Amino acid sequence: MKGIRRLAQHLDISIGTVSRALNGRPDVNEETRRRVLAAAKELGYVPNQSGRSLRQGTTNIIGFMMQTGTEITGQGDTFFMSVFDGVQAVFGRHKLDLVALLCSSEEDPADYLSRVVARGFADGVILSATQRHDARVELLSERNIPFVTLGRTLTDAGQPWLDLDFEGMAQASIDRLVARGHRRIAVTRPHDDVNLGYVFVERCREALASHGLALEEELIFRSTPNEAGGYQVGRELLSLDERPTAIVLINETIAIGFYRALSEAGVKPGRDIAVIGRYSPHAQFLSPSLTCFRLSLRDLGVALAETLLSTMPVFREHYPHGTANKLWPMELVEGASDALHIHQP
Amino acid sequence: MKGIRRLAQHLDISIGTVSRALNGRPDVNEETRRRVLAAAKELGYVPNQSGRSLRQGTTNIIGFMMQTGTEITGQGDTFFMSVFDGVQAVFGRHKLDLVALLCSSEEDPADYLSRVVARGFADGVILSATQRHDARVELLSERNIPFVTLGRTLTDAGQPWLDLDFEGMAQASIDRLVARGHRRIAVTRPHDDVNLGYVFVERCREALASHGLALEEELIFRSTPNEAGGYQVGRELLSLDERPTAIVLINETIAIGFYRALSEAGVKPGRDIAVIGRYSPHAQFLSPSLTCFRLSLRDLGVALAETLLSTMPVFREHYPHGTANKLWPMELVEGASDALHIHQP
DNA sequence: CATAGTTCCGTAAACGTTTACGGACGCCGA
DNA sequence: TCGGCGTCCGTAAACGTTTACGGAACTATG
Repeated sequence: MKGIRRLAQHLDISIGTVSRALNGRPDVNEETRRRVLAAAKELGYVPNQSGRSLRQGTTNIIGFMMQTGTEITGQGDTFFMSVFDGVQAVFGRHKLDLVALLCSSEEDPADYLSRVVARGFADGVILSATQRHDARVELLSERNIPFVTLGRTLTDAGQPWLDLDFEGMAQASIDRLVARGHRRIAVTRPHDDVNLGYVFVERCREALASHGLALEEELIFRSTPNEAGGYQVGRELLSLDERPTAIVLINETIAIGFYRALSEAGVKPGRDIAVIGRYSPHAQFLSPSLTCFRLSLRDLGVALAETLLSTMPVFREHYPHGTANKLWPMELVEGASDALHIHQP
Repeated sequence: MKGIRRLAQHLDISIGTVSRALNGRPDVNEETRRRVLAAAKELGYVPNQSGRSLRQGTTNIIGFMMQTGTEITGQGDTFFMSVFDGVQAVFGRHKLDLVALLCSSEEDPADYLSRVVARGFADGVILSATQRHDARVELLSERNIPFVTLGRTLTDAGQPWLDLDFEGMAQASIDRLVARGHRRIAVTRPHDDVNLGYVFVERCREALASHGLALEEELIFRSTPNEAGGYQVGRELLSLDERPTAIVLINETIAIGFYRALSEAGVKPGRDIAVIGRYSPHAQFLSPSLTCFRLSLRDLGVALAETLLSTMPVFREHYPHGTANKLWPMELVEGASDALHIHQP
């Protein structure tokens, strides 16, 4: 005899009463409830999740999907840990558990999702690293699984999303650099089809155009989102016949490798080239200090959670409006890396 | 009508046959199997995980437990991503899925485990960041849940473990530094009760003793496992009346902050002080290059997975011996940071 | 033709919960 | 005394699978 039956037998009451007692139902004598709880602790009883899920059709689990594998590895970093922190702060209030769904780089992300989540594994999903066209969005929306994306995508199923304000970053960076006299400005973008790359580059292009400048193709560097990618960008940049006088780095970690490549060539950020990047715990310790854009990842996590819950009937009352479809602003942290001013001839 | 019943109704066959067809049982006509699979795809049927788990008592999910929260955040890093990669390479062969169980720093880790895993959420667990005394080990062993730990612990339930060879690192580091004439050698250790701290410091002490040297208390620096911790260590070290001539850093990311603190004071690794650390994708880009210990995290992940599976009856035949209770060797990568030689007076 | 064996499929029980329903019992007011 | 009401509890169905069991149809063998 196992599970709730064992408990009921031990107490000589029915399993219905045991269940009600454990779940805090009102129609159970307080004395019996006390006995049940005591016995549960004594016998080390914990309700079986499968049985509960099967009956209730709910798992109390929210999945945060992320991809493993070496090339994306640099992105994992502390970024997600901080976001998780915020997400959990909200989930904790509703007995929801957050787990990270780790999709191997060898498997198709949509297949993975279909396999693990459409089976009723999670009550809701948070999607990150949205691609330009993202089959995962279609899948979840077809299956009516509540979800929210961190990052926009062209695949529109009416889902709520949050995203970093890459447009704002692009605009502010370009304006700032142009104001300092830069005319030849480089940008980086991710190596893959993650949507933010398109958004960022396009806005850079527009911002430059508004100043009467063009974004030259040879100044758009593709880079894996890790240190090695940044190093590669640095090498390529240095090998150009006509170097740019400034660059905007879209990923957090690439600044490290980029700095190194410059350093090896005796090129110093802030003196020989202006560099603007993204904040990360590492960037903080770069020298010369990196001018970068930062935001509160924890707050972003909170917003993600609230937005997701606002789409779920059970929780909607707590989060009537949510925070959906919002660009998350980034704040400029002034450093020394973009101190270089170009004097017009 | 939902689920497998709907499929059966649609095909006008019994649910038993549908189930057998989907699960690749031999006792089903190939033609019917074809029809079932086609219909499943057409209707978008995916088996419900709860129903399956309830019946089979198995979930096909392995949990990798990790803690979120800011102070440990630096440790997350790319370390785990690489380990996951190896774990998944093995799990992929057995239709097992890896998920990261994210325990909020606000919840007791053992409570968390009991809540999420004892409920039958996962078939097995990988525990990381084992504390000196770790209640999670007791819990899992009481509940007979297969698990393996990455890191040793004094809490012994006969569980299999793998660990990095911190003893080897300690010994080699000390030997190397002493051979270069260093007498006053500092070490770092984690701020919390994670077991590796004790192991590492003790072995350093022994190694020093074997050379007739003592490990002075003021030269043992506690540090959070992130950049900020490293910076703090650097500041403290610099403020000592009598500075050490060498230091061994136990965590991967602290070198970054440590370098920065030194740099601010005009102290250069390899010239003014010898530094030995751990490899990380960042460390690779430090200047002067960091002498550090590295290992294949992917291989470690593979071993973790194989060891876990070897303890699970269903998979035992594939992994008869496992790789349990092994210290994972680290290889020394020579850099410039420990080039300083002390000439004896 | 009888028998045995093989191939395939349907039936129904079981997994561990939750919960709608109804009943037993005691209490109160009419 | 009776009906009504409130409190508490037991019964049993339901959730969606898997699988042991048995049987029908067919084939092979003598």
